Amino acid sequence: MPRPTIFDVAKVAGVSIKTVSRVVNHEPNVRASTRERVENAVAVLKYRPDQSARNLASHRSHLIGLVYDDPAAYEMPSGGYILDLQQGALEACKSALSELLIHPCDFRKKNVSIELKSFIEETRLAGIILAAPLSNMPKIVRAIKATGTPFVRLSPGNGSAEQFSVSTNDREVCAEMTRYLAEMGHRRIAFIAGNPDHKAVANRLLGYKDGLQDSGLKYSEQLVASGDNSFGSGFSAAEKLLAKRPPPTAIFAANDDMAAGVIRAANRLGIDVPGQLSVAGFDDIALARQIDPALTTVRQPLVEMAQRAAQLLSQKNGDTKPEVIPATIKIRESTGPAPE
Amino acid sequence: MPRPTIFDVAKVAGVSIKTVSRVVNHEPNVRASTRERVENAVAVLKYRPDQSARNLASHRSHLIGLVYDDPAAYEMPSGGYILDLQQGALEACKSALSELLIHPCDFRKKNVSIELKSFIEETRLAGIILAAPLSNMPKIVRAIKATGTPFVRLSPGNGSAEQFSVSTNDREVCAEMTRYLAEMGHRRIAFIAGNPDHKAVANRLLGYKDGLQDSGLKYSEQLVASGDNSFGSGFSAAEKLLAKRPPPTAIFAANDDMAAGVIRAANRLGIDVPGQLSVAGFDDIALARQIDPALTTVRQPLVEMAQRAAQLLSQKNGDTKPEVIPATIKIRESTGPAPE
DNA sequence: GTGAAAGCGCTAACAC
DNA sequence: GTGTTAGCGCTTTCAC
Repeated sequence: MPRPTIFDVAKVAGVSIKTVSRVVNHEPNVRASTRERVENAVAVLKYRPDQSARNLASHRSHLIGLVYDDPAAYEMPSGGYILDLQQGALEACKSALSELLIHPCDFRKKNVSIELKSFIEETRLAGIILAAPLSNMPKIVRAIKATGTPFVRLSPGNGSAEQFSVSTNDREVCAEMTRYLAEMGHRRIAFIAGNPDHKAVANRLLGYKDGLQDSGLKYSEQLVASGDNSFGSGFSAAEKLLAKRPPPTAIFAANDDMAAGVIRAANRLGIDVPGQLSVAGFDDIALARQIDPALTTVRQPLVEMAQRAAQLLSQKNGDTKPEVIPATIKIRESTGPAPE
Repeated sequence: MPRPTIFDVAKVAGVSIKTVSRVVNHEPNVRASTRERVENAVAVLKYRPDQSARNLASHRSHLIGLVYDDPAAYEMPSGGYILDLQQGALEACKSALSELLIHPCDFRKKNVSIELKSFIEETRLAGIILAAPLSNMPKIVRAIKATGTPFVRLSPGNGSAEQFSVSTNDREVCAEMTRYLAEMGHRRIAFIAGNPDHKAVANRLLGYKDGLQDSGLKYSEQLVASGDNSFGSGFSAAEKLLAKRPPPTAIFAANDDMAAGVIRAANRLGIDVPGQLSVAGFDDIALARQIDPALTTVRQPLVEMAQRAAQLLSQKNGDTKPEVIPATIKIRESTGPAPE
């Protein structure tokens, strides 16, 4: 037997299909008793509206798109980040009875904007969650805006009131981590900056500088190296930093992958962590607890951020005030008092 | 201006909408010159068929569902596995002009089957890629089969000719790794078995036994511990194994997460890897190269497997012979000659 | 509050 | 090879 349609429900409930439609879509102007009759019929027939028909008639789908920088474009992608985003988005989608379409895309390609536009239009996406660093790229944001599809930017670097955004307090929490390191007696605290395309990550460098200042420490370019968020780049940056004389006694990396690279480099050089060198990261991905010593890091609330983003998408009211979900510091084994 | 429809293209090309439909869907029976005219019109108008209309008329979507065990149900999920699956599936989807819907689900929940069924029917999935261990669970497989939607099982443990499946040679490659360890002089080679719900992972234990036999080594239950595929379980299993007298000189874990746990445990006990203990894993996720020492492991071709699965879905002919994509051994730093 | 009718933009079945 | 016609199962518009 084929799946029941709205006509079957209407017949069983003794109403018109329009009334069924109203009930199913939670529209007003239906008498309570009528609503109940329809709901009964729906339950009896196990009716579930056909999404395709719905989409076609209403010119929109119940599909949410999660658009992010393609990890396959990198050598050793740290999956945790994306998995957390997916988890958060999925949780919110479940409540909203919508489904999640994932769409990694490589912003280095020339025709990303066109490709993105046709993806959005063909699938008639109901909304888009745009992850960093794509969320801070004007070209990408413009392309999405042009489609007229509602979207939320994740960690856009600088929140604008023009559209929805959800971020964490990158700068403030990095200042806090830096102060923590300073309080442990460290005076030569180095920083490994991340991917320059990624504005929110750039804010972490600013936070490091703030923390230095708060602690009465002088900022020195000598103590800042740059990476691209990858494990390998963290390793190389650490090698450079640790070759300085005197070397830093603490290294704060702008993400966990790079921090893991630092720990690897220290191991290679026979430098004890945290005895001779403290290492801190950012993100709190699974890796942070799987390396040895376990990483002191900033727990970024990615799941909550993505979940909130998906919720904003279904909100009809247009209060686009940027939202911030604070990160917290997780002290583990890779940091300790500065050596004598 | 609204998006062009099939009628607009037909008008510009001077043909009927049916012909446009034929060209767009790569159907036969269109004269080359006609096809070209239509293709031109499509290009000029930037026409892209509306998926919802297509889905409604054809009773199927161009959506592929990737269904896998929900990592959020675990403490420290190793994301790499799922990300690789997604990458492979996405690559194949791109060529097939379809989109990927991700659907993690927790098989421990009572109503998974019902939930899965309505997901499939509501979205009118064109096909499903079912990852392990869900792919070896009769309840789940039955529920999907009941919907009549084409599906491919990934690593079902034992391929059946009844439906498509793509696997790797878990057993054979594990025998190979075991022989490699034996060739390095190891005589007490321990094994950490994985999640018992996961049949393909169980095959790895069989391979270990094969390898032992091939090398003239006796199998002993004393040298087998069991874990649940997680880092923590690998750590505990290693503690138990290393407390034996005499302890094993090599530990082969059924996946990388557990192998990472072994390395952590060895570090804690002051046991040098690979000097005193060789450690091998399975999967070759990013973590394998980020821990110290870098892990000798089996590279499972997850991307290729998922890609192939997605391809099989669009194949109309019904040759459901189980396919196997072989895994390979990656020697890194965590294994070496047995100590004297 | 409720219903009738007219599409949404395609594909399917069959005619030519 | 190509076109005609009739839906697919809903939402929308507007009448009552």
